Amino acid sequence: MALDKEEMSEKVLAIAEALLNEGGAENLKARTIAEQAGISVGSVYNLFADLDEVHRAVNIRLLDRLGATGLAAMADLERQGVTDVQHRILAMAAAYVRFVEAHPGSWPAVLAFNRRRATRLGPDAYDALLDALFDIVAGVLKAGDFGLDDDRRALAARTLWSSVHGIVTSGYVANSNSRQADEIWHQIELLVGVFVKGLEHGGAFAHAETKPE
Amino acid sequence: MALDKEEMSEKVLAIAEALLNEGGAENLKARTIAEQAGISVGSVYNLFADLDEVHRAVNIRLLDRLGATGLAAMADLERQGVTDVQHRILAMAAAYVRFVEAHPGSWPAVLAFNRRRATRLGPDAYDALLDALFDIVAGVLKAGDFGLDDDRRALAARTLWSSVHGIVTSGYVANSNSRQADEIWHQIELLVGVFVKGLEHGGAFAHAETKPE
DNA sequence: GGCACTCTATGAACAGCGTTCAAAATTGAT
DNA sequence: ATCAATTTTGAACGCTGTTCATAGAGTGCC
Repeated sequence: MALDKEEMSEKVLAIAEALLNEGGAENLKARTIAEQAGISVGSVYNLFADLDEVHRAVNIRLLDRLGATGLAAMADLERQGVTDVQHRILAMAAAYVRFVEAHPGSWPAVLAFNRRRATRLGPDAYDALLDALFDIVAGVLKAGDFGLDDDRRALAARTLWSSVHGIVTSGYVANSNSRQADEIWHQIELLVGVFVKGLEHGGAFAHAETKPE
Repeated sequence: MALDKEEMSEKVLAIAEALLNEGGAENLKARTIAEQAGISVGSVYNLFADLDEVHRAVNIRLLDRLGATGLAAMADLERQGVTDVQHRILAMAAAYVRFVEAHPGSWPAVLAFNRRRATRLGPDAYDALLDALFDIVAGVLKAGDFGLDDDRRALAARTLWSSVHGIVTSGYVANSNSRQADEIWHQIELLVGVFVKGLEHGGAFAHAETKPE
């Protein structure tokens, strides 16, 4: 009876996600998980090698869900017959913002963990999920007629997505809480606006001769 | 004799910065600091309330230096008579990239710490330093003739800087180490290119009717 | 049932962490 | 030299992640 090994792992991950969301990475404690799951500390280590693996598993679930909501948002627009690139990119960004807002504690934890991870290990499942996000954006850019080859369009997609990401994460560090959401959205509107306008006018090919050192 | 209270604080901060740079936030340990500074654990807590305050002080020093190097880079271009906006923004971004590369361990720590901090406290010295960085960018944008009012120009500066920041931090999470630097710089060139082109063509005022729910 | 064997669950124990604070050492004034 | 004030000290506390000998639960076989 009781729970399967897989089921218990799911339960642990659900608890872990809740803990992360409430208090960030420093709130993810082996003893708390064990207590809430009704098992012993040792059993947690039977299911996962260490807490990092738990954290990692939670993050992958989050990234997976983010990708799914992004795809769903794009599918919605498709169904409505919306083809305008700017409109679709803004919708994509909105999905991202909503997702981050819905995970106030665990999203920062994803980023911090991701940074630690990347400096130690090579590419893995993480990067695959991030690439999936890039691909969605690249797909949207393909619809716009910017005269970009595949490489350049992929670069533009990564650039755009990284920029949105930067705005969102920087925004959550900014001053007041009430004005945060507005500020973030204004920045995103501005970014997407100039980005699309810039691409339309060939800004993607305008090189300066400046190089980093 | 020996060291002044202030001098010892400086020494502790120098040690702390080195520790952070070597192993990130998790490498900042009271006992290690004490040992390397030739004092006892308790004395560290005599100089600083806790390790968070040490970390915070290190971060403020870093942000301060970053602002200084940014200003220096701008002054250099001024002396050379360079007024081209795109050129100057790229130089600013290059200064940022170099700075991050020079602080591989402590810069991520700045970001993670900053995020934790913002969710707990209100604005403080941190934000003042970040605003100083925004102001530099805003100053550069003022030189370009984009027909922006002060508010809109400030928004554009924050947007641009957050975007660069996002590219840099996302870039350091990406795949291979050798291609990282190139990828980051390509993204920055693309971003700045379309940004300037977009501003020139009034992209900053192009609104879509999409709003985040 | 009885037995042997495998696998899982357990939680006390260990090493390390940030932090505290009574006691010792140092300093400074008289 | 004496005493008060200040600073330094490091053992001790409570917490952490993690381990591993031990106890227990399941399974197949006779």
